[in-house]
Amino acid sequence: MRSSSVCDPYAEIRECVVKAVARAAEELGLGVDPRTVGSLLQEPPKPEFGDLALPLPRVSRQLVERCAELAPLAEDIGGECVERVECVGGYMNIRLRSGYLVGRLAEALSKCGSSYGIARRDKPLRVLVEFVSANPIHPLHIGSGRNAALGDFVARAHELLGDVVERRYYVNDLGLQVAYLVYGYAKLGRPKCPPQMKDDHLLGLIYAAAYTVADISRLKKRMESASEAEARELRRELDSLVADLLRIRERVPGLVDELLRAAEAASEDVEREVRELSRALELGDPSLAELHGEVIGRVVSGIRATLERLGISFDRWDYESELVRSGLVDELLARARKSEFFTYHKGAPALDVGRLAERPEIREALAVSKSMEIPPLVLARSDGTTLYTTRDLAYTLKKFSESGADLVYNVVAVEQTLPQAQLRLALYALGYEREARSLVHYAYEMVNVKGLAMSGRRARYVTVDEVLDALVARARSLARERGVEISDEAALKIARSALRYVMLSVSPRKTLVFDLDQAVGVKAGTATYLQYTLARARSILSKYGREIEFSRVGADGLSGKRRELALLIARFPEVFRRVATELTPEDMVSYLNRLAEVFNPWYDSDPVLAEPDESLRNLKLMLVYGTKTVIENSFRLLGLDALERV
RNA sequence: GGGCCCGUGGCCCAGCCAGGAUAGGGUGCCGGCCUUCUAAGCCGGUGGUCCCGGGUUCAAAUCCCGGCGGGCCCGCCA
Repeated sequence: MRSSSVCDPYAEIRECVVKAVARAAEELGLGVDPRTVGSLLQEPPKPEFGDLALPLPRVSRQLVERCAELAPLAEDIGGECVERVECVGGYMNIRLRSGYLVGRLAEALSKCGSSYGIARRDKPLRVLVEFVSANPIHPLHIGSGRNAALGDFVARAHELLGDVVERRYYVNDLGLQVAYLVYGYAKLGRPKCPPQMKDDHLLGLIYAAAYTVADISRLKKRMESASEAEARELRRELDSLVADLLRIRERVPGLVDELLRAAEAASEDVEREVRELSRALELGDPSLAELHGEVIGRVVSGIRATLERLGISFDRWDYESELVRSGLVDELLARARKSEFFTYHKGAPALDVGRLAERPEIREALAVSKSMEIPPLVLARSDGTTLYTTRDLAYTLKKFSESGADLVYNVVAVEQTLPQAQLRLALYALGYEREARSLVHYAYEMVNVKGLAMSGRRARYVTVDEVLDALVARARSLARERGVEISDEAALKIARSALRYVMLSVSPRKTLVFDLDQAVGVKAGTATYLQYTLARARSILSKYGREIEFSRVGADGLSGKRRELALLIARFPEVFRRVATELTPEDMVSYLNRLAEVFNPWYDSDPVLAEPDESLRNLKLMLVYGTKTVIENSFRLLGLDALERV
């Protein structure tokens, strides 16, 4: 990371303070490690305690005892940056010299301008982020929304660090699920979309209907040979399936009946039919190519439209069927057979990655948790067809080789932790050590929707489109209440930012309970609150209409909210760097909420433009400019939209 | 059965990895503030056995051990 210290005022401040404390301790004959002091310096819980605090017992016992001697010395030595040092209950509380703080901040903001806080890497990396990659059988649901927001954040973080980033979507257009959809679609004679409905939504219903019809016939068959007790249980299941089917029928009248009629008329074993179809699709049966392409194309275009509403686009869309036909999967299988880890697991060809995982240093290097049990990775079925993870293995190598990536992210749900670990181990086992080390599973927990058990197979899901629609409607009505009409574009920006904000505000490892009413409400602690804060700051600056004279910023009025704000703005580069490198968007959200919570009350109580004293007015303007810049740059990182008016 | 993750006011979340001051926000509820840079705002009030029990420590929401509760994974599914 380029340490352009000018652009990181807090690092400079910290360095100056640490030096003062360390030298003072030295003069008293107490050896303290400056690095320890630096890492322990913290923000006091209350502004009265000063700007920085050092918990003394953590450094050394003697420091506690001799703090009274130490404090004046440190105050003296650090005169450039330190105004006052006090000893209170085991702490050394440090108040910074206002002039120093203001000076550092003014310098940073004037020199770094709109890139304030953004630290670029010395040597840019090539980074590939694969995300969303939802199966092309239904519209994006809310879980994919979380994936989309997080994946785009990862990509943005690297872009802002100066890396060259490629976004990819892996279209899983093979497998049983797709076959169910193709089956239903063909039986219905390639139906057109009813008005007011998107293709992906229609086909999602067809998929669910086909799957449910097959499930029902499976159940009926089982009931024929079931005991009475079992039959009762099955009957209950059947009722629930039928209820699901009826619910789907409500949304697309006629379609379900037609499907049932078609299936019955042919007196087909739907399940067997679908299996055969799946095999034919994987083999690339030319008579199915057009139908297959049409089905996948319609769903993908719907998904693409949803992503566009979210403001997300991909550099490449990779199709699984093309991967299989390119022969890469076969090549990989051949290579696996020659591996020392090749084995047979219950008769099926496999890689014994568990054996590799016995070595603790390998687990360490590949980020596989210490005691996770690793079963062998089965590569193919007895009939020779490949399994998903095998194809993913081939795809991973393709990702590395095509892009020349130094780092590849798979943004994938946490429930896939084991297959993702197997993937890295398998790469290593096959001799791709660098790739194995450079493959990152960026995991996230699932999204639950309040009061709904989700299931794609039953078309029980909340879609990203619905959520966006609801948010757009809400944004409109709130604006109308205030007597303002907002443009479609503004409403969409409010909506998609609100959605992204919710997805990024909670740590990815926590299950997110999505409450539509709450996300739709635009209050404090939402994206809209931040957009509003930014609009206020921008409004002041545009009314001022001139360049801020950073060289004539006064330090006298730096107290209360103004001081808090200055410190927060000074700390931004540090926060930004941490969030962008550790990929913890929730930290940025917390920071922004705090910033807005300081800015807004200050805004209310302390007029900027009406300030008669010039140097104080410049100080206030600098704080407004700092707030604006910090929010704008955070938005670039999080993928939130700025608005001129809210 | 084994593994991974989570448990903080009615509800949601931050803090935990790198232990430190009276545990922070939001939301909800009650009351107040628009002639002054955007009231999607601001101010005040209300509300907590940091899941439980031990241990380590001058100091534990944070570290360790043992429980309890919830989620996910352990397939020739993806």
